[in-house]
Amino acid sequence: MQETKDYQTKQRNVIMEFFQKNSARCYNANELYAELLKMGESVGKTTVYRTLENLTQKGLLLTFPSQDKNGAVYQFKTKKCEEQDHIHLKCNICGKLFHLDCAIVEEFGLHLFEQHNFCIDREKTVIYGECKHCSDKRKSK
Amino acid sequence: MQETKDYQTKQRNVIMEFFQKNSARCYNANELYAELLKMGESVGKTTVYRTLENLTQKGLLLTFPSQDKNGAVYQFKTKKCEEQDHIHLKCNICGKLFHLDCAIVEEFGLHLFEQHNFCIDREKTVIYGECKHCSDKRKSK
DNA sequence: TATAATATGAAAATGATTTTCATATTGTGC
DNA sequence: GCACAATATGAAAATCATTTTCATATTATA
Repeated sequence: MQETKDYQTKQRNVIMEFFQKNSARCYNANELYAELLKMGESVGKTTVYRTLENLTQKGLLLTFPSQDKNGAVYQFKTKKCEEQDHIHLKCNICGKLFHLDCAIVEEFGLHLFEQHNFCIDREKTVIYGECKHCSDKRKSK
Repeated sequence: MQETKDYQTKQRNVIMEFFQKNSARCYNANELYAELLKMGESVGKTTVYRTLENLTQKGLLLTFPSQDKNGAVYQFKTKKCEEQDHIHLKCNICGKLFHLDCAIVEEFGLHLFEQHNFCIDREKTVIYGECKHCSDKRKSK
């Protein structure tokens, strides 16, 4: 899958560092492009797209296919993501990504497999909903 | 949300019937357009998009945001979907949609809410993975 | 049957993403 | 350091799903 070798370039480093420093939320290609401009780190838009793809291939970023008109969003993949039994929760409102790192994930997966013959893909699956913060905010209005 | 009233038109009926007859899998706008052409039922592409949106709004179709380059896919929403406690499983390989209609869904949702303060959105959430049929096929190769 | 509301569809516009291609940068061997 | 082969960059053009525009057609209702 990774046929050719990678060169270390300024642009890739800049983008990688950006995601490491801003690992709390996800960005789409345009947002990233704008943030880099703001930082004075001009990276061509084409390169932004290519780097996003490249870092995802390497397993350094998570890619979430577009849920709206604004295109796919990308987020830094923390060490935690390497662990076996967790799944991602994503808040519809604030867009934040949470890790459900709990025995229930294993149980749920096992149940799906044993009782329903379905083998869950934890990488691709995202559970959408509303996080506590956003639901509190909504209720207090 | 539904401000204006709907007119009954040939195009809408044709599309609705198509989905009812082909409720086993999902179609994107282009596939649907092509199928309609094949059936001799010419419907403009703009109308295809508008109808897809319209039927989704009415709760007659499920819309799955694009996971690849081929655009969003749509599928007939069966009566089953009206029930409270089920969630959708989608096979990465064959694209088929399954209903997980089992007490575990309720348990899982409750656990998420009580233990992790997260309120799951069952409409939007899709669990991706591999169905039995496809995994058997893969193994027998 | 008139007419007001809504729907249709061809063509143009939009906007995210990809491709092209000429140029620049990087890693490697000397 | 130097040359050169591999790879990366970026501006502009191309793609492609989706939306908008707008003139025309259809539908519901009175």
